[in-house]
Amino acid sequence: MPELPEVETILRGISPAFTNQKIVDVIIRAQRLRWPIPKNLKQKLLDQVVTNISRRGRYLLLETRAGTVIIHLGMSGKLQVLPKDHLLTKHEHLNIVFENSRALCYIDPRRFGAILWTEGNPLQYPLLANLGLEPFDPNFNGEYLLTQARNRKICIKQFIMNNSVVTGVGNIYANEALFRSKIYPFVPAKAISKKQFQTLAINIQKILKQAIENSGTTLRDYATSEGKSGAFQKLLQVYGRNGKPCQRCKTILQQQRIGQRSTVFCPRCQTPIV
DNA sequence: AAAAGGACCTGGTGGC
DNA sequence: TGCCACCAGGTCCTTT
Repeated sequence: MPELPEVETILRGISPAFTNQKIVDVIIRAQRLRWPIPKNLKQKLLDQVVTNISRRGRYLLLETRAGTVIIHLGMSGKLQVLPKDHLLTKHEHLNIVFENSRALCYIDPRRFGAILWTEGNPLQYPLLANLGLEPFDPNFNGEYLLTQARNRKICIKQFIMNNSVVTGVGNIYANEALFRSKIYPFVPAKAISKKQFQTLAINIQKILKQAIENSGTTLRDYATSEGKSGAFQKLLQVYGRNGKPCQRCKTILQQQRIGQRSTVFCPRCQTPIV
């Protein structure tokens, strides 16, 4: 479900609703997620004030004086801001209820997401410690990608989807960024030129920025914290457009699988010749 | 160290 | 209508 723009949109929705608010209840509905929700989460969070909410890669971090709640939305996870007495929806696994009578509600049908707790530096938590650069980090550029790609024979699409290289680029935006950069998705990362990497880095930033401005891409599950759809699906140029004409050259777009993920590209614009 | 593939889940869709 | 195969915004873990 959520790539960086979707998580960022959710962050911008929940941050004003809950920052500096005190937690008055925590309801765990005994669902196993990717890992179990810590049983003592309520005990840890009760009466704590959320001092800051931030994002690292696709993880959201709710900080308190006692520790930090780490949230990942997996493929189908949603976070909604709802009145504390809202009607319970299916697959609602966790509610964090605040003094302002609103609740942060975690809903996740597939349960690939995670709710974790750490009392140390969350950025050093094992799942976060090895993340690569944020795409909007000033050091994220063509040169960085070129260095990272040295001797890597993995194809370029999987390379930019690797969170230890750059965080937050998932299947949709990888497809889109490669199309806009005119790069054939199957090229080995080490075969990409410096100039191509510079173009790619810029396009990754552009597309993520544009997607954030449009509140993300809604295909199925994804909704903002207010329950609204994103709008970026209207601006997708290749993802979900297999068999349709390329918007640049009218050639029919093709779909193949790379690492079990659908990959759509224009066989004419995205030439295999490097 | 890097790459490939399976595993974790539910729900929607399209074919027969 | 029912059953089945396959697909979906992710990523960890095991094996090669």
